Amino acid sequence: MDVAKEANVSKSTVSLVMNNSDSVKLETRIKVLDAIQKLGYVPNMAARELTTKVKNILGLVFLTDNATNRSYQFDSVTETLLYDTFNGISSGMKQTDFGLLSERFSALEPNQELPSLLKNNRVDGVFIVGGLFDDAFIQRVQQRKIAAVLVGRNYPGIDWVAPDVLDAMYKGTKYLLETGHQDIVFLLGPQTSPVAHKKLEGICKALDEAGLPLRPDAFKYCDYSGSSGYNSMKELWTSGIGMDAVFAASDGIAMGAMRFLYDQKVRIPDDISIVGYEQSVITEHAVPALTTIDINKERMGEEALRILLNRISRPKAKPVQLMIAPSLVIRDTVKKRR
Amino acid sequence: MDVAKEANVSKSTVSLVMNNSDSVKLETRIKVLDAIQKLGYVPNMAARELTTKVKNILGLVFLTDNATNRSYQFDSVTETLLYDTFNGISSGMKQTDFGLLSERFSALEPNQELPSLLKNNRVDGVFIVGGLFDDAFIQRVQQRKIAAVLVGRNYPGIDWVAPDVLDAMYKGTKYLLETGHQDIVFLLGPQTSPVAHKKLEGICKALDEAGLPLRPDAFKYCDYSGSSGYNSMKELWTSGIGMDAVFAASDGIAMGAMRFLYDQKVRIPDDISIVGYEQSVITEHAVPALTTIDINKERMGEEALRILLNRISRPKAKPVQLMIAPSLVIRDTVKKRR
DNA sequence: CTGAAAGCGCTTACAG
DNA sequence: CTGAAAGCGCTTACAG
Repeated sequence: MDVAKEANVSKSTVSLVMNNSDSVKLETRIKVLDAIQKLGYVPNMAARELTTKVKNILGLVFLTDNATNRSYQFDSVTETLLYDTFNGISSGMKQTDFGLLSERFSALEPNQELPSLLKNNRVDGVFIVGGLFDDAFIQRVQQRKIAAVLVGRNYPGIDWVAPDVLDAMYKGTKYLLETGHQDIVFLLGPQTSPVAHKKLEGICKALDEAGLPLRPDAFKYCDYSGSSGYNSMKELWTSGIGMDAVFAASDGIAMGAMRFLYDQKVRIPDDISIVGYEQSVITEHAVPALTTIDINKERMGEEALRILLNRISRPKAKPVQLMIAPSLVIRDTVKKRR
Repeated sequence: MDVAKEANVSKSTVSLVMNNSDSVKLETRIKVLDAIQKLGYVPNMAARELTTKVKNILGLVFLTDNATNRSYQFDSVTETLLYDTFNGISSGMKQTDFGLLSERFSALEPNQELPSLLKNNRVDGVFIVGGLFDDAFIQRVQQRKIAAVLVGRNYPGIDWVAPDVLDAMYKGTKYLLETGHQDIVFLLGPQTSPVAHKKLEGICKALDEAGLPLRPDAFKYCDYSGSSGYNSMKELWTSGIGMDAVFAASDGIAMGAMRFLYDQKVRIPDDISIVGYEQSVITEHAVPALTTIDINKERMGEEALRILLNRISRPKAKPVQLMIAPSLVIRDTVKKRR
């Protein structure tokens, strides 16, 4: 270690200085710091890790159904959730000296695999982003005994941060009701979603409060893609059900619905209002700009970071489960009808 | 090392097996493999790195002008370039056993800093994504003597992969010309962009071939945000210049222009055609769907990976510089006028 | 307050 | 074909 020589001390002392030990005389400390500066010394992470066992790296696993998504396809699910969460986590990590190692992974194939950053033990803890996993996957993760936090979906017995889906659907429905809509139709996500019933609950709560029933033909399940939104809207439209507003379970679905209505020469919001869900990059750029429910993805990312860091320092603390309140973002696709 | 004990060999032999050395008897090899399997042995990366000096980690630096962008703001530049490139690189890396460490970084502040993944020597090589850097930054990177490839912008003396901007503008202009447009206006990016003149060149080339001049009032410089596109479109429109088509230098600008025209009750594409640039997630979801120039970001990512891996194995090879051909994606915002 | 020594878990010549 | 030994560059008790 050249620094030790330069400063005329032992490498133990240099190490002590690097780790901000207060058992080093100020004078010595300065001498060492100067030498470090002068030589541009950068400690070897691998050596440090080998002795301390801490890697100072966090992992981020993107759960997808396909390892190489092209997120701009109209018939694919937009992955803005992943991207924005990633941003929230990244920016929070600026304050720390952790690095972020990321990987896309499909957890639904029936293999016994783990994401390679877990398999190879490359990280101190991991964010698992997205809802596309099954019980077996979570069990495999937990067997690794590694600090992990789920982002975007809840699950018993493990740390997670997720949007309050019930409240989100409640707020959107309520807003449409308050702006004077009577005949709302709902384009929900997949029926198999673990939160499908939460969505319905939120909708019913708002409807109830307004003394309105949930019309049995007024909702459709579909996947989160634009084309799925388009087709579901078409079915609803052709069914002849009355409607003055559409509430979609994703911005992608909402855009699909908007396109169908545009094709039918229906004017938005004059003839029909639309509310989306997520607050993705699409909403601001849509014409007219899409009113949506913001599920606060950056915030989720930041909270997830905080939770994961806590978990790493106290592995045995009991699981933290955090529901993030959504908020309504009013743009141009809802018209006051009274 | 428990595996060594389990298999009744030395740890040297285990190491040899792990590294696929062919100087191990098949019988021994199998014995060791069994032990590894049985014990679920995972080699310690830090120890390996400490002796071999290879980290098996690549870095990805996102060059931004703000460390924590919220990419869905109408008045901020969309960062889909970064995201899609990231996807291209990630998916390519599935085939390798490299990990990907990423970081946002603003290289324009006049500090003498490097991204922390470089500063801390955490990676074997690095992708530098985006054009927001100056000479000083590149010099600092090169002083580190680390394998690096620029993605999205060219620069002398270093590996890069970037879109062929001239050809992109040429193709877009030519397409508008061929579909019978006479009075195209251009919403260019920032005038300070290193490729600003390339864009003009591409436009002029197409115009020339059609025997048309570039009208001096027919183009405007603006930044890549939606609101900037909106405002520039407004200025052009108010100037009273004749136009039957708009060619925008980003999808965000194009969406801004579309919104202005929508506000003016101008119909797209019936009254005015629009072509964007980038092929971002917005284009497919826009209503009507935006015709655009695809700069093949995933492809850029894949090529960048290939180039970086080569650079790592042969550090002294001469710089590789690769221009990616753009392609036209025809959707619904251009109308044939003859 | 500081130094010498051991040890983290690998790989790599080098013997045999 | 296989094993013993050295060494990678740190940190951490432990002496002094």
